[in-house]
Amino acid sequence: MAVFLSTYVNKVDRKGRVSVPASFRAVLAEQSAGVADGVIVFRSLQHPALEACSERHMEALAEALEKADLDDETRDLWETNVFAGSVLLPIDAEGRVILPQDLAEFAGITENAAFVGRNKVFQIWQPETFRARAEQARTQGRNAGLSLSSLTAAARRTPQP
Amino acid sequence: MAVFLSTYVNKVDRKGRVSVPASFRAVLAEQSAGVADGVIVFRSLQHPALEACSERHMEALAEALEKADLDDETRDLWETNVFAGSVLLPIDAEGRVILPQDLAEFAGITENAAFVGRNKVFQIWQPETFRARAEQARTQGRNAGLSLSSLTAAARRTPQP
DNA sequence: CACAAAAGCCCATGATATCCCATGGCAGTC
DNA sequence: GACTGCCATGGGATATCATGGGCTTTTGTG
Repeated sequence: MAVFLSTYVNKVDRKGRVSVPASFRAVLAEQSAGVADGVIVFRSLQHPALEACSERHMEALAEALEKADLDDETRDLWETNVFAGSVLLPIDAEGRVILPQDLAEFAGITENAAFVGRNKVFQIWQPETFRARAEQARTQGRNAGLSLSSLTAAARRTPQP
Repeated sequence: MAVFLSTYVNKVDRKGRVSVPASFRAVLAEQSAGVADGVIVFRSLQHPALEACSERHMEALAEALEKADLDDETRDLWETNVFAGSVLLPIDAEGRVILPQDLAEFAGITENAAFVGRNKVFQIWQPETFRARAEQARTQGRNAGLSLSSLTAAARRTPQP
C-alpha cells in the first residue's frame, strides 16, 4: 500500500492529541525507512484544512525548490509558504500527534479531526467542514463528467518520462 | 532533521536575550560537529529582517561567492552587505543569543522575535511584520496557482547537469 | 586605577510535550 | 462463542524547553 486512502475521523483528546490512522502511519513508515516517526503538516492554500506528508516528500519538495528556475520573489514566496508554514510533528509510540494550536484553529478543529487520504499526501479537516466539501466535490465531479475511464484516457495522452 | 522548519515566536527579555528554538539549535549543532555554540546573523537584502545560519553554511556561501560568475560591483555588494555586516553570536547554555542593538533595530525587534525556518537558513523578524509578510505570501501564492505539483513540474523542466 | 555598564554564567521555575502503561472496542480466528 | 490482536483512547509520571533573576567577570571609560 503506497498511497493514502479513505477518510477516518478520530478524536482529539484534552491534551490535543489525535491518532493518525494506522494505515496512514504504514504509508508514512514505508517512505521513511521503516518507522513513522514524524509527519509534516502545513496549511492548505485552497481549503480551510491542513495538508500532511512524509518528511521524505518534503525533502523532495525542498530539492525541487532548489533546482527550480524561479525569480527571486517567487522563490521567496515559496520558501515562506513551504518552510516557514510547515511543522514536523513527532508521532508518539501510540501513533498520535499533537496539532499545534494555530494550525488546529486554522482548520477549525476542536473535538474531532478527519484524516482524508489524497494519494501522496493527506489532509486533516474539521469533519463537518469536510463533509460539506465532499458533497460539493461530488456534485462538481458529476457535472464535469469525471470518470475512471476518462482519467486513464488522460494518462495515456501524457506519457511519463 | 536537516533543515530549518516552522516559525517560532520567542520573547526578548530585559537583557536582550532570546531563545533560539530548540529544533533550530539541533540543526545548527548538526552542522557544527555536535554542539551549537554560535550562529551567524546578518541583515536581509530583501526584507526588514535578519538572516541566520551556521558557520559552516556561511563558509559554503563564501566559497560559492568566489566561484560565482559575478561582476565586480555585485561581488562588492555581497561582500559589504553580507560579510562585513555579519556577526557571530554565541549561544549560551540555555540556548539563547543576544541580538546586537543595531541588528535588532534594523528588524524592528523589541519585545518578541519570530524565528522563521527557510530550509538551509532561517530568518529573524519582528513578529507582526512577519505575519503581514506571510499573509501576503499566502495570498500571492494562491493567486499565482502555487501548488506542489506545479513546483515539481517546474523542477522537471530545468534538469541539473 | 577605579568604577559602571555590559556580557557571560549558574540556577530556579512553570508550562508543555514526551514517555510509559492501562483500558475498551472491534475484527478476525480457532 | 471464547480468544487474540490491533488500534483508538485515556491518564499519570517525567523530561524538555522557554523564560526569568541573581551573581561574577570582563570591558570600556573617565
